[in-house]
Amino acid sequence: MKKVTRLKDLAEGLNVSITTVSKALNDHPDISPKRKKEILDYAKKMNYMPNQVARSFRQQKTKLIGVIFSDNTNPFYARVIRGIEEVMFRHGYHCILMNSYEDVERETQFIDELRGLNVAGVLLTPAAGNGKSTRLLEQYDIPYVLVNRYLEKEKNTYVALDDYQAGYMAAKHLCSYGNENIFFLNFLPEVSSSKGREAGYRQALEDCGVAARAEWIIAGCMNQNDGYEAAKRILEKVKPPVSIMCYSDNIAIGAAGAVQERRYTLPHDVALIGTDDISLLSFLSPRFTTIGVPKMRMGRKGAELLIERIRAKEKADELDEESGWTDQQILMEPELLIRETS
Amino acid sequence: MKKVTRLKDLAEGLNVSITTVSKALNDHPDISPKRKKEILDYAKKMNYMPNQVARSFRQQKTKLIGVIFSDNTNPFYARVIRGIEEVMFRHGYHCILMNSYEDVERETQFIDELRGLNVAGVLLTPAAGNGKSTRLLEQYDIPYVLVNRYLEKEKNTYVALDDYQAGYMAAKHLCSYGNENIFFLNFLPEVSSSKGREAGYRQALEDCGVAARAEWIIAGCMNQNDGYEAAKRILEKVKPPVSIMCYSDNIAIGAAGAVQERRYTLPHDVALIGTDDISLLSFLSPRFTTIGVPKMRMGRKGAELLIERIRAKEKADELDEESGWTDQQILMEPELLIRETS
DNA sequence: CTGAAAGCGCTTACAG
DNA sequence: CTGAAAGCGCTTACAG
Repeated sequence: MKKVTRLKDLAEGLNVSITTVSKALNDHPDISPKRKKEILDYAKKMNYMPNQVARSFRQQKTKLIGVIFSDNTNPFYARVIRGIEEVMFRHGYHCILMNSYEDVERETQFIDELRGLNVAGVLLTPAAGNGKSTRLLEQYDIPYVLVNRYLEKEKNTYVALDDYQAGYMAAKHLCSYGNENIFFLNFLPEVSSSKGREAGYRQALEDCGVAARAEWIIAGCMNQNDGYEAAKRILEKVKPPVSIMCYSDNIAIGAAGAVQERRYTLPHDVALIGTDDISLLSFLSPRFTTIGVPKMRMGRKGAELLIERIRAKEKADELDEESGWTDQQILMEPELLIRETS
Repeated sequence: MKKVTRLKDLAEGLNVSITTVSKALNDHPDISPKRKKEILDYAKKMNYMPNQVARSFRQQKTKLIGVIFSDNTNPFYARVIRGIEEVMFRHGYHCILMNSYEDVERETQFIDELRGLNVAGVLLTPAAGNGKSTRLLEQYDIPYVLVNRYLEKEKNTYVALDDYQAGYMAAKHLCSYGNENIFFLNFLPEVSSSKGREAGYRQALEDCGVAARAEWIIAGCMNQNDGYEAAKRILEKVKPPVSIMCYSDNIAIGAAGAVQERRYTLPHDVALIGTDDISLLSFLSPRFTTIGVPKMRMGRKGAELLIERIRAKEKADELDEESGWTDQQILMEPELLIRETS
C-alpha cells in the first residue's frame, strides 16, 4: 500500500496552507511569484500528481468523454476513433471506448453508465438510427455530438458525410459503364447515411436516364459476409456484366469474394464500387474503386465541436443560465477514387 | 442546469437516513427487506443513478482501466481492444483508450495521467519494448498486465503469442518451397515478439538445412509502406523465386504491393506469408497465407487476468497486507493458415 | 497576498 | 435494524 502525495503533504512540508498550495498549482493570480515557484518546485520534487477524482468530485465535472460506436474493429470507425482520441488527448480529455454493435439497449445502458461517471460529453453514432439515446443525453443534460449519422437534418449537432453526394457520385460513375443492372447493397435503411446515399443513387440513375428497379436495392448489409451473400444471389439471377455499388468497402470486399468465386472478373464482368477508402484496399490488387471519406477528420471535427459545446455549457453553468449553444450541422465532402474495380 | 437525484433526496423523500438508503442500495445485510424494497422502488422511480465520482472518491478506487496500445487503427490491436472492451464491460469496468504510437514519452505521460485518474488497472503493450512504463506502474502500485509483448520471459504478468512457434511454423512452411532466399521482414528488433519470431525463423532454417544470411533479416518494418519498401529493395537485388516471411499481415500487404508492381505473381515468383490473420485478407484474392493469432482471445484473457489481479490487490489493501499476486505468463498458440500466397 | 472553513456525494465504523 | 458523524482530496467564497 504505497501512499500518494497530497496537497496536505505539500502544505505541511512547506509550512503554508493547503489553500495556498492549491492556488499555486492552479495558476491562481493572487499568489506571490516567489511562493509559487517554491511550491511548484517542491511539488515536482515530491512527484505530486493531483487526484483527479477528488478534483472532479469537487468541481462536479470530469475530463472524461464517452465514445460510443458500433464496433472499434470496423476500419471506418477505427479511424474516426483515432481522430477523436488525438484531439481529446491534446485537450486533456480521456476517451471511454464503448462498442454498441448497433444495439439500442446496449447503447442506452452505456449512456446511463456515462451519466454515473459524470462524463463531460459524449460522441456517438446512434445505434440503428434510434432517437432514444439522444433523448437520454438531453434529459441528463450531457453535451453530445453525433458522428457519421444524424436523426433529423436540421436537428442536433453532428458531423457526417454528404451522403447524398457520395451516393450520387458512385452511382453516376457506375452509370458510365452502361451495364443494364445497377445494384445498390445498402446498410440499415432507417439510418440517415443509408437514406442519403440511396437518394443520391436514385437521382444519379434518373439523371442518366436509367429507371431504377426496386429489386436493385438490397438493404440490411452490415458486414463482409452480407455483401458476399447479396452479391452471390445477384450473380445467380443476373447475367454479367452488372454493376454493384456498396454502402461500405467492407460490403464491397464480400461482394468481390462472390465475384471471384464465380470466376468473374472485376471490372469486366462486375463493375464494383465501395465507400470509405479503407487503406488496405488501395494496396492490394485489384485496387478498389471507392468513395473517399475523411474519416480521421470526421473524428477530429466531432471532437472539436464537442469540446466547444462542453465549454459553452461550463460557462453557462457558472453564470447559472441556459447554454447559448447553437447546433451545428457539418457535412464532409466525399471524393470519387477511381481505381481498378470499376 | 438539471439537478440530479442524490442519496440525500431519496432519504428526505422517504424520511429515513442517508445511511439506510445507501445500505439498501448496496445490498448491505442489516436492513429489513420491507425497507429495502421501499427504497429500491423509490430510487427507481426517481431514476436515481449513483454518482460514481463521489463513490470512487470515497472508496479511493475507480472502475476505470487504462488501455494503451500503439494504434487502435491497426487491425491486430483493434481486435485485441475489442476483446478487452467486451470483458471489461461485462465486469462493470470502463476502458480509457490511449494510442502510444510506440512513443515511450507519450506512454509514460499516459501512465502519469492514469495515476491521476486513479485507474483500477492498466493493459498495455509497452511501447518499443521499454521498461520505463512498467517501472512507473510498479512505483504507482497500479495493477497491470502486458499484452502481446513481454519484457522478460519470467517476469510480470502477460499474455502473448508463442512467437517462437509462430516464427518457426512460418519459416518452416516457406522452406518447403525450396527457394534459395528466405527473407524475414521483422518489426522492431528490441521487442519480445520480434525476438521470438526471429529465433523461430532461425531454428526452422537450421532444421531445414538452410544457412541463414544476415541480409535476409530486415528489421524495423512498422507498417504497410515499410513492407512495400523492403520488398521492393529485395526484388531489385534478388531474382525470383524468392520467399518472404513477414512479421505482420500489414507488412505482407505492402510486400504484396511491391510484388504486384513488378508484375511478379504470388506464390509462383514470391512465396509470401504474413502473421495475424487479418480478416479482410481471407476474403480477397489472393487470399493471404498467414499465421493465425487469437487476437480477441488475447484481449479477453488479458482483461480477465487484470481483473483477477485487481481483486487480489483490493483484498490485500483491505487487510492492509502485501498483495499475494503471483505473476502469470500465458502464451497463446499460433496456427498456420495455408492459403494462396505460399 | 494568505489561510480557515465549507462542502462536493458517497461509504463505513461505530453507537444505540 | 437504524442513523449520526467522520472523512476521502480537492476548490473556492470569504475574511483578514
